Amino acid sequence: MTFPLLTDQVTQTLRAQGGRMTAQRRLILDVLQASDSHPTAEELYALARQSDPSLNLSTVYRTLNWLEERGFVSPRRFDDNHAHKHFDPVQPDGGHVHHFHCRKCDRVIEFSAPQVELLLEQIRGEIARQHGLRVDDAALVLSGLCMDCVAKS
Amino acid sequence: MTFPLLTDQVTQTLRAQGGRMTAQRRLILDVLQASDSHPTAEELYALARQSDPSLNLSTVYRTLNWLEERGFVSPRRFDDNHAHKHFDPVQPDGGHVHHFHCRKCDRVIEFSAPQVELLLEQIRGEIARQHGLRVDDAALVLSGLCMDCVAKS
DNA sequence: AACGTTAATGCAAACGATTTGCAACAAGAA
DNA sequence: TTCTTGTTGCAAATCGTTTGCATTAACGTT
Repeated sequence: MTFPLLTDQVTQTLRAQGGRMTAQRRLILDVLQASDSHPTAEELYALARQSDPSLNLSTVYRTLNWLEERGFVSPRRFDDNHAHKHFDPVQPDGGHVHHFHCRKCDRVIEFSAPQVELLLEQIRGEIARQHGLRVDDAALVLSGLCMDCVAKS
Repeated sequence: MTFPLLTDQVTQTLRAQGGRMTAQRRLILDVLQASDSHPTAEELYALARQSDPSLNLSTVYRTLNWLEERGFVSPRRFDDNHAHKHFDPVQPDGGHVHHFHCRKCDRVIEFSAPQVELLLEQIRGEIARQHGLRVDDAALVLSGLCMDCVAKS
């Protein structure tokens, strides 16, 4: 399966900057869009390898970095074991997923909060004006004790 | 200089759990409280070493982990080079510092937003009720392009 | 104030995610 | 098809953080 939209956008940007669309990049983009929830580089690598076993992990990293620099994916750092970086293709509709991290057992729980979106709209403009910068993504990370660890304490 | 408040709280918790208050922990706590903005483990280590050159880096890590598990410090992950973990002593007044991360040059800009505090109050309760967990800290991370990178693009 | 238990430290080695140098390869313009 | 040069694969290097272990020292007990 191919996802023309993002791939086309990326190809366009690539061309505009003298870059090249390769089979590897196309594959990584496809896998990224097919996966439903913020995979890590290793996870993408494993998935992509099913289609192209010769793909190399460093290519995945390089591609993700390139995409991140251009705002095509947004990285999320959870504090799960060894703090891998997770990647989401950026949603055109601007929906965000937020997280709760248990400081005791490192469990990560996702949640969405419509109110957050509203607030982000407000803040985005204000911060942008104040510092003259451009905000295109936001992530809220809560931390504390998860239900199990609350029970144990 | 010594900061009795946090140190006393920690000592108390320590005792309650069969732990021991050591010179190293006292030193790390002091340095942590003296530093104004979310130092990394390495930074704390460098500062603390001025008072006790025999202090070991792994002791700093172990102490910070201990403090984090008990909610005495809150960690923040910026996406600066190699994603060090930064630590803040937890504010009793619950004030939070938030961050903007430039996806291009990795610069980190701090900001505070009173509206965020309000929102957090709302969300905290809701999330806590929904998932039966306890939220005691929150961090908002925005990302996009900083003023310089906006200018260059 | 000395004693004993065991938590905490220092040290060095291990870990694991991510990055990088470099030679071989291939995308796409000419 | 050729040529240029951006990209890949490979392997080694980085670097923040963790861990095993022998030694040290905190602090409740004697």
